[in-house]
Amino acid sequence: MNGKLITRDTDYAVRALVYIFNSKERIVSASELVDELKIPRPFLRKILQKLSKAGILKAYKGKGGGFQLTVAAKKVSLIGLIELFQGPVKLTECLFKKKPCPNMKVCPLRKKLQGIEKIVVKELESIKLNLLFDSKL
Amino acid sequence: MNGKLITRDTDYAVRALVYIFNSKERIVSASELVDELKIPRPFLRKILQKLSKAGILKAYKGKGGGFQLTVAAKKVSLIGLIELFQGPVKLTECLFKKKPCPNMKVCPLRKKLQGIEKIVVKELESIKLNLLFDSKL
DNA sequence: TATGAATGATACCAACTTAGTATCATTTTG
DNA sequence: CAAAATGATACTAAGTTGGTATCATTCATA
Ligand code: FES
Ligand code: FES
Repeated sequence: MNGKLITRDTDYAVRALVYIFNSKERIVSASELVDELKIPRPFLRKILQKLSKAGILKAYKGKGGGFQLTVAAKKVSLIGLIELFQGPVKLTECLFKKKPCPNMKVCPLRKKLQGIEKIVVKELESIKLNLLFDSKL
Repeated sequence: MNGKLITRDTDYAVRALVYIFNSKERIVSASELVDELKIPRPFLRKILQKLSKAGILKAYKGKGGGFQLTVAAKKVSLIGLIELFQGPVKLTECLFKKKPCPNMKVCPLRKKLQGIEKIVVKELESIKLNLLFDSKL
């Protein structure tokens, strides 16, 4: 199977955030993150931009610029990042892709799987970033 | 997100098994299944072959041939099918793909996600096929 | 025993997603 | 103005999924 819960984007994002957190109030540049975390530069930059657009990082342009955590960052849970990079969590999707499925309501398989999905979402919600900040990656 | 728990293979397989179950002791041919379930023929055949190799269906070759459920079939759980078609369930995979990750043991993110994985697996194990056989798809 | 209806085995192909690149514009410090 | 940083965006490569195509084998039955 391969129904990964988190993709590379999200994983890199977590690492970057943890690193930035550990740098306290310092402004951390993409270059520094590339060096430290060995993440391919252009890919990381894309990720940082997304985090900054989402209000999780504050970006400073120009020489000496970089990123800092916003206050919001500490409240973000893993599911927030997942949704940001991978879209809304849906582990289960009806077979009949386009047309609305007639069995949607009663389909027992779907019902079961949706139950599982709910559990997963709740768990992901409970993983706040500051849980991860403590122990380093 | 798109970390689907079950792919098309598996879903089709469930449908086919339910249909065959409802046909009681009759031998059901691939053609009949194609007509009834509107699944693309060659794809369905591949799926049926897999089910038969796995001992979930018994195949009868030649004119008048087709498939029947084996006794084993009723004991199969959803996770059995998932593993058959999609391989072992692993919702979480370490970032450092190839090389064994040094943080494997302590990485808090991984630990959390593996916890979720365990829950999911347990749930999938609990979905036995005969649960689905009752209400039709 | 020949025929046709069925499955077995396998190799191939197309669309989609994920991971990653490449380029150029804009802002800021010195 | 020059250098160092981010912003925006378009492109490419590799892998996975969903699906085809072909040919071989088996079996019932006329
Ligand atoms: S088949 Fe559409 S919901 Fe079950
Ligand atoms: S990074 Fe390898 S397990 Fe967390």
